[in-house]
Amino acid sequence: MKLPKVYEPSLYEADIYALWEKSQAFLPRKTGKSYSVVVPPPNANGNLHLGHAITLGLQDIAVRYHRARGERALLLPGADHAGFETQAVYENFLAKEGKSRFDFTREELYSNIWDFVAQNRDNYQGQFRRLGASVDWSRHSFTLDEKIVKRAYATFRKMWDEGLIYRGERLVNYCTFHRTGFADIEVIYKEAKTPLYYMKYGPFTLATTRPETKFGDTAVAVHPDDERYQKYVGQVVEVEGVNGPFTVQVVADEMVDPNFGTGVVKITPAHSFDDWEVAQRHNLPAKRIINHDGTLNHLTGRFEGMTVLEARRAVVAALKEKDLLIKVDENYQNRMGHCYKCDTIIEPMLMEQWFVDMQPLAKPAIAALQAGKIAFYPESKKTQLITYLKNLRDWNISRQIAWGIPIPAYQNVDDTDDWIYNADDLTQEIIEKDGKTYRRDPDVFDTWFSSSSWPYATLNYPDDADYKDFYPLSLMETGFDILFPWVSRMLMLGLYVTNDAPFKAVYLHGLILDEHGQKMSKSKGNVVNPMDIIDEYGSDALRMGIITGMSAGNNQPFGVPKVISARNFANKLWNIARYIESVIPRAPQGEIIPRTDADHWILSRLDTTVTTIADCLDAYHFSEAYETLYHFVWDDFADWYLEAAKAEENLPLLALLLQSILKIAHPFAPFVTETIWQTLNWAPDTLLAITAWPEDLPEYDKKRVSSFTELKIIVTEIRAIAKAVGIQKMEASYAQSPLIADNQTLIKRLARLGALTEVTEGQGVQLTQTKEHVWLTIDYSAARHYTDTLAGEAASEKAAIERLEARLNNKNYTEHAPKAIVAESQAQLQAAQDHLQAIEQEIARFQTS
RNA sequence: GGGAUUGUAGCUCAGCUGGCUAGAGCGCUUGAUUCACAUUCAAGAGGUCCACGGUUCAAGUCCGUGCAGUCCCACCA
Repeated sequence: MKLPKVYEPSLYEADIYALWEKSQAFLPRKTGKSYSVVVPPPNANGNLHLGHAITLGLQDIAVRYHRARGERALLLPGADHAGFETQAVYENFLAKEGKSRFDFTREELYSNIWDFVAQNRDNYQGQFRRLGASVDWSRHSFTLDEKIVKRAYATFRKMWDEGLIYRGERLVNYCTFHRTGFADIEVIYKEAKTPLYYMKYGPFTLATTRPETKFGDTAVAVHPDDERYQKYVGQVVEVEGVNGPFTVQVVADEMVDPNFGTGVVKITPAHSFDDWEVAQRHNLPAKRIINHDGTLNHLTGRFEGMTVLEARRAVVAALKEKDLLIKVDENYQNRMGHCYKCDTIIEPMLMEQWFVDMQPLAKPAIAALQAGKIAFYPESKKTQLITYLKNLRDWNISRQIAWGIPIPAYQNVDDTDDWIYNADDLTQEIIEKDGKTYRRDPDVFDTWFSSSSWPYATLNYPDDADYKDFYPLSLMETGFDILFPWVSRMLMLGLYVTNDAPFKAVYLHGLILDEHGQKMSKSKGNVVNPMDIIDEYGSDALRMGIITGMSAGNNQPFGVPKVISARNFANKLWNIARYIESVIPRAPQGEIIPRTDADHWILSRLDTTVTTIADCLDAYHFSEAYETLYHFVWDDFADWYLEAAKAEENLPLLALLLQSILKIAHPFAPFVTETIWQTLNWAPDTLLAITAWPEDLPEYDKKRVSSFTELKIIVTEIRAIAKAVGIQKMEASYAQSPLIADNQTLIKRLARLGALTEVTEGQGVQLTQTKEHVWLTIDYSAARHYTDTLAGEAASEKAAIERLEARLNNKNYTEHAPKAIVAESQAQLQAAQDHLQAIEQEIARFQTS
């Protein structure tokens, strides 16, 4: 036998993937309807986690299914340079060597990180393969590939020309550790207790959490309707400070909550988002007092050089000394922004950056969503996306890091307001144009700016055949956590650049939690590495285990028991093939026609299963599709059909059934099914991966399907009675039953009967679940347990009959409900009555004997 | 403050457009080792579908309210 007893995935998976690759199985067909998916690019420097496993798993199921349907299916792989993310990793690496990024020029740093990433590049590609992703490697893209960079520049240019890009001095979320600005969406807000200091401030007392910023104050604000302070509004007041007296203007602004603190707020426009807004409204100057490294500058006098926190302590001490500190509220809860990478408190910093005017981009996106142009799984995420887009503010796309795509803009050294677009030779730091000297913007794009064009940039927009063939994408599958940062931007830029929404459907999976529903994190030590799971249980088991009981948008705990169950299922497929191989050693021959009742029944079940799985996958109900497959293969085929077929074999049909099972199981368990296909080698030099979905299955006879259903009922009841009375190898008899007469061998085998004989009048216990006349030879004293069971069944049937009668006596029901439903109820009532009658007869027989 | 979402067996979850006598995996009980598989087979136990109200012939499924939880967004010093 070619197939060993237990399926050992690690012995086959690598070879099978290599075979697919060598055979170019994943190149799209030249013809057929297009089905295209682009993989959300993982960080080129990192390892894949379970989130990637689910994305690749779901996409691969969809793509393999559509490939089998004869479509021109493409799964395009790629990787992300992941600008700031990767640079942060590299900085940690440098720190271990006692170095910092500030020891290098931008060019050196870029080239070092390039090498650093290149070293790890095989990593994720190997992991794609281990996950069985049927990607077309010839179309692999990296976010720093020339075509992606050029696309980012072209988009920037278009926005520049159309006035959507502007350079502005604005408050920016700034991390003083990483020394770069962030988009709003990259900031993590956390609740924390921060002391609220009440201090004397000229004629006022005011409350602040940030006394150290008072050197940057240019005003003090009160609510316009606050009678306490009316007389000061519009005046300039003198304030005694720790560095001596200074003056500020008093302004009235709605922003102030008269009930908070003392109803007076000091205004520091350069270091607070609220204050900046106030300053804009009242035309107040902004005074920067914090350096990019997080220390205070020369405007703070003796506090210069201190970090913000050091300065806070020092200023508070100084205030105390000068008797300016009134009190401190230690219980104040405050929300503060943190760097999502290093947790440093985000410092609002006044900086010149490139911004994208978002509302002109958001509006078409909202319209497309509202018009229902994109299907969302789950649907509710669409509503959330619309809400997000409606409130979207301008996007800061400048990052002060080296690892990224340089912004193609140059500034006139003599006129800071004169910027020109130039993407021709960005290696030049200085260029001359029209007799003027320009210096390159040292910043790079936010990674999301370039990755937003991923769907069409990877397909070589605008002229390439790929773009024409595969855009828009059929499906975008990713985690719901990047709905806002990525999906929203792909949608907006896709519409802006190509005039077409970039995908037809968006499927969002939830977070993968640990077995106890806890978030996975390095600090908790509960992170599961998908590669470890593959090592232990196999790639197919990981894939099927992860989609078991999964639904779109909901978080899901990762459970090893589900993986084990899936591993067992893979083994089941293996052993089904092993058995069939033992009866069909070589390529099968002969006419495929159903002969037995079991043959007709299994063909009917296969027909339903193939259709159900297709419907589920068309609707992206992955979990339901898998469950349908699982129960068909295990319950129907292995437990019933194979056992029945042992009584009477139909080898050509058996072979067809195995082949059909391998085909429909392949998207869910690509490795084990292909391994079986190759090992059996019934169709030499073919790949299951590019073999067609089952079609044109043999016809079956519905009457004979019902016959087998009846046989199943009989067998099951005999087994149950045998169990209830604790007797094995019982003897049975039957009367006036062609069905049983024709299937004696089968029944004896499946019900494990010692004998089955035809009689005119039977003795012992009569079956109640079937209309066929069947008796089990048991003396009544041995069957006492069984009478209890019957009594219980009688009670539940009576209840069912009452319920059904009540329903059918209700005229509203019979008149309003669809006829088919009413007919069904009537049939159910009839069946219940028949069954009850049979049970009662049996009970009566026990009582009289 | 605004928005979304969850509450179904001991555990983790399915249940799409209302027809359910409510399912799965794991766990649990009982029995089976001869011929594909103990990563197995057979038979079972286990649920007022969070609560209350409404719509409907019919509600786990739709609507409202409440209770409990989760997430996202938002400028309170």
